Amino acid sequence: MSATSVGVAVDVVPLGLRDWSLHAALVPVGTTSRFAFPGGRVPPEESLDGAARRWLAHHLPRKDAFVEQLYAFGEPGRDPSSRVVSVAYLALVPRTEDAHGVQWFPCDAMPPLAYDHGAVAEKALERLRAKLSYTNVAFGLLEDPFTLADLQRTYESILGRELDRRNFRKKVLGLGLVVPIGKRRHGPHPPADLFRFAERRLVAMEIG
Amino acid sequence: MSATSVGVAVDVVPLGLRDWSLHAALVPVGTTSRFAFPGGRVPPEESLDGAARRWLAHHLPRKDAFVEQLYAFGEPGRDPSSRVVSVAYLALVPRTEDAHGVQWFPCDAMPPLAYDHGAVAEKALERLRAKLSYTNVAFGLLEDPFTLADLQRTYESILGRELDRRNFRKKVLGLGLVVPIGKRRHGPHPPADLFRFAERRLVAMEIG
DNA sequence: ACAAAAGTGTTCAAAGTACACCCATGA
DNA sequence: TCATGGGTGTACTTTGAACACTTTTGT
Repeated sequence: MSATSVGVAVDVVPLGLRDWSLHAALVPVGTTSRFAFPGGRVPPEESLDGAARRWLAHHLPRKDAFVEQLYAFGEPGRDPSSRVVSVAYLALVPRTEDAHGVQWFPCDAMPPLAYDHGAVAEKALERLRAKLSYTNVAFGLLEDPFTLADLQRTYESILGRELDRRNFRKKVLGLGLVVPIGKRRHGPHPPADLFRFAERRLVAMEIG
Repeated sequence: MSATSVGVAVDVVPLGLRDWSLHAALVPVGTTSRFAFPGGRVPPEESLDGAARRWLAHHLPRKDAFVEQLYAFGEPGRDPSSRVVSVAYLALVPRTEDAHGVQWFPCDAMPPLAYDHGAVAEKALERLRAKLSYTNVAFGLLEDPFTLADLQRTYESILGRELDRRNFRKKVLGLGLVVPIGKRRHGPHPPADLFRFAERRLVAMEIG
């Protein structure tokens, strides 16, 4: 990149649940002990969304991830020859599975991050928390089928507060966020009704 | 720009009220009869926000505009040598005043737009409508002091529906969105209390 | 039998919505 | 005096929040 131009990159923040705690996928940066989100330059023939999906797929080969643009970052650095604007993306992956050297870290205990990826992570969490409250975006974190307790734990974990079980059930059923599949899960004690999301596309709905 | 790189630009969508109807500022594009939002390349030494404010100030020299990043646009064009990613910004200007060749058009009757500025305009309106409902962002559209009728007309115009005068008053006073300045405006008939915004920085608050 | 989790309704408080009258002013 | 628009309060409805017991199952 010459000193008179600005490059474009994408960075993807892959988030997922592990043991009902939100984790982020990171890759080690060079020889340092720092980590960064997957991403890289956008070639001229590729769309931003395409580049984000490509980088996500490279590290976490899932076809069904929810991907959404977050924000364009990139203050001018000290060295003008390396000026890059990075378009950050949020990606939700239903199960936290590894591939190609990514490591999952709890979002409340992330390792030192390279570049401005601290701010990127902030933005991603903020966006996820907000969307959880007024959309059905939780479908990106949970595979069908699931119990209402699973869904509630998902919400509680990300919102950081406990929810009333009965009010939660009334809310998500009343809104039509989830629908019963007519089966039950048998586990350690009493069987629980199984559900799936009514829609697996982003839909706005006022949830608590 | 060479065929192997992607350039970065900003585009600013300046919105303001004229006769209680939302208008957008546009500049003519070259020799065509199309219009575009103000904007241009981002030099390596300038931040995105800085470039957005610079372009805004160039056309509409206000110091107090509300400016916020919207979205990064830029599908690969037909010609790879001209690939540019444009970071769009929303700008709110309290009074729709002209400068340097911009023209104001009603948002519901815009002229043909160049590039992907139709999508950019969509995004800006969507964002403004959303923020109007859960922040005090209206301060960007209205100068102090104003009457509650002024504020209500602002909301009604942008949300596209009528609001009840008494409920509106209860809401905005109860939330502390505005505070009375203790003066009244004398006009065609009975005098109206004047108000100012309690805060002129973005604050979240659940408004209807 | 007991521990652990799932299912289920009601009550109360708060917020939102609908609605009508009087008054001050300028013409 | 009249037309216009601004100011004010109440009743009703809807929504949200709090809360306890019974049932099922595996150990």
